[in-house]
Amino acid sequence: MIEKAQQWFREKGWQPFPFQEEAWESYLHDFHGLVNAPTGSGKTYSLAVPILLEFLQNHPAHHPKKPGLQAIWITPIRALAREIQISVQRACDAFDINWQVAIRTGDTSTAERARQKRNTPEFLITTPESMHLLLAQKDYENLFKNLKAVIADEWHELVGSKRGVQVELALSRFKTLCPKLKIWGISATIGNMDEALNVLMGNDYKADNVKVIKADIEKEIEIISILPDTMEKFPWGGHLGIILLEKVLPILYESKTTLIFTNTRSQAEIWYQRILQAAPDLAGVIAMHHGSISREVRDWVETALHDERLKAVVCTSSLDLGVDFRPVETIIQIGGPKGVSRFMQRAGRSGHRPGAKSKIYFVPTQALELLEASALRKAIEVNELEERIPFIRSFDVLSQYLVTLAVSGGFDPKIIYPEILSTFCYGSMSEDEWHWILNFITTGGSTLDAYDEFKKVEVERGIFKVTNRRTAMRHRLSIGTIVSDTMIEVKYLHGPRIGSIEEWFIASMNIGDVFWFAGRSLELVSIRGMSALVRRSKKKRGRFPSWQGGRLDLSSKLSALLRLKLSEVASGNPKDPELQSIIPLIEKQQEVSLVPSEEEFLIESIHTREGHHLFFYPFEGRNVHEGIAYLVAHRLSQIQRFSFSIAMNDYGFELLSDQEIPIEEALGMDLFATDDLFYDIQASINTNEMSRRRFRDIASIAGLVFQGYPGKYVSSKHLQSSSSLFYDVYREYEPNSLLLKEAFEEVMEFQLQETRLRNAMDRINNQKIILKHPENPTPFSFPILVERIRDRYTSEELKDRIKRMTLKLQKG
DNA sequence: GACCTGCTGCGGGATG
Repeated sequence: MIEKAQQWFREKGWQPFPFQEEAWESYLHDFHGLVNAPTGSGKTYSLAVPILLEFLQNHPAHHPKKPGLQAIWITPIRALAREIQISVQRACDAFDINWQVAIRTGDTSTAERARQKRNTPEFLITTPESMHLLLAQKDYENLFKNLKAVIADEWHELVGSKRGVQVELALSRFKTLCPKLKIWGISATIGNMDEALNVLMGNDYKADNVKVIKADIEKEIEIISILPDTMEKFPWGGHLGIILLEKVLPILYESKTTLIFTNTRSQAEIWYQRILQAAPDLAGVIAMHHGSISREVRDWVETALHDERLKAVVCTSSLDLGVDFRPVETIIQIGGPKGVSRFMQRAGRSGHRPGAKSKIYFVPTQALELLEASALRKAIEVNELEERIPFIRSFDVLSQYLVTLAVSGGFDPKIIYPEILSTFCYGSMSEDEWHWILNFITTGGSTLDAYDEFKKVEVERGIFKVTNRRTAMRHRLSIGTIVSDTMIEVKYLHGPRIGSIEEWFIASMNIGDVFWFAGRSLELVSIRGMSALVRRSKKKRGRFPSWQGGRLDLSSKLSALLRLKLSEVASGNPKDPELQSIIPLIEKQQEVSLVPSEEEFLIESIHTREGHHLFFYPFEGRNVHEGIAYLVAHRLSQIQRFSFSIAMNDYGFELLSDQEIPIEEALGMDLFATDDLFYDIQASINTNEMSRRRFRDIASIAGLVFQGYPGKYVSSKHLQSSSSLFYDVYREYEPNSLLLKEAFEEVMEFQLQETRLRNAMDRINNQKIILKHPENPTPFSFPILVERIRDRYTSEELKDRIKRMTLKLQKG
């Protein structure tokens, strides 16, 4: 059988990689598993081919006319489906198998859906969401009963998200429906490969029945940092990096095509604009691509890139994955990518062929980012990649899934319960919790049982099902785990959509105002419902929109290496060019304060017009810093009542108060102790507010809050207030609600990262704490000083504060 | 003296 595949490869002038052959063998010998291969290595064939071979093996003489759905290929991104379809179709033709290879995603037409229903495809490429929609169809058991294989492509992308949980749940169902099912994943390298396998297989797999197949395709990555000529003019703070524009332009000219990655959408807008200003001759051959630019415009950019019509594209993570861009020659990363995997993924977009070298230019936006460059170099050298932490006990996804099954015609809890327990996500679920969920979907739970709206599922002779058609339709509409903010669509007055910007940004503008978006100068003409109508403007000055997206957190792998690199510079003669260039800055820091060695922890106390500042430098990423900052503020306020304003970046944090802070005294009392850590976190950090924010998504996923019909306007304020209302109601009447607990656990695990926070505190405890009193802001403290996002912590009674403020006023 | 901020991904279907 395998000879057949080998022969096909030979005919095409290809050589099968060893990992492909290993995957074919393993698959045909009834293994499940994970193929660890980089994109562009022909990974699709590693699993599509054995699926076809097995079919041939079982039907050697003649192919049955309608074998039914044989294989599902899950992709996290719709745009990848087409490419996969082409590859699989090609393999089908080669083996003379007359299969229908179909795509079923959100943008599959109604006609095509109907066609697939009449005439079941044998091979289906779909997304986790669309797969669940299939599970919501009547008689879905029939559709899946002949299923032989499920492939979870780009599994590393899904494993750390609730979309991964959706895959786990669907697989648990398939395992019962089709006992001979084979489950395979395809994944890029991540730090917790074994766990990723575990999540995919579920708790009931047999270890001698699974395989991890590694493609031994070494990817060589060359990192070239763009260094400022002199450190003197290079900013200590900031994030834009425009100062190095002059050095970026020649790279664009020299290379046939370049992708310029930025960390935020507004940064992409600004860079695009500035490049055009500096090099007007690039007009027409440079484009922009980010998540808020309309699909149509992005499609155009992708095609143009593919056809080599563009010289450069300024983009965000929106081009991390996606269609193969073979022609891309050069990659530029502006600003610290904050994670090793992300950086490698981006670097890998160039030299996108097996064996080809990837080349990436790193453009620092502020001095300390040069450390990050050197840390990245090291990380790649020793192959230190981040882990993707799988979600566990996501009861919102579970309740959505159960309603999905109830919509399809009903489920029997006796059958479904053990299936759920077999998943990695819900392995630890207790029977009580299971009953809570069942109760939640049938009555709305003890809190909401007065409202019919939440009695979604009815029980008829032990079968849980949805009979109300409206409920069923609303549910189908809200399947999925991605919750987004309300966006206002930007549209030409008489023309196409350009993209979307956030409600609050539009609200801050007046009719006639000009803003830059998608690389164009636009004038706001009117606002109608969910659309902002615009026309092109000749004005060169305008605001740049910003979006309040997620923040990239400095990964723990990278932060550890960052600390290492810092001590390397501190200790004398570093090798890396980045570290050498940063020496003047480090010397300055040493001169006015201190560069801590690995055994030391630096605290700077500075007095300015603004007040009394304390700066701490754990180098642990901003989220962990936020946690430590509140803890420290809380512990300081045990000595005396305080109000602090808190700021942080990825390297350190600041406590600012208008009172003198008795830091020496505080250091004597174990400021960084980890005993009672959990208790202190509760006491100091407003985990309640954080949970409330998390709960918004959870309420949506669990179906408490309806996001609205497509195209119909539901303001984000409305969404927020209704989820907030639920949050309060639960807190008051049902504090043991699993959804509430879930919100809290997500805060601890993903935001404050309790373990990482604890480790950081332990580390600091073992270091020698050195307190310095510099006259002025130092190279380390300056960037934090200018951070604009500040939080407040106060332990003062309001009346004390007012008293002190009035005293001050009187004095002044 | 230094400061323009925060990623990505998905998404009815039965009946006229």
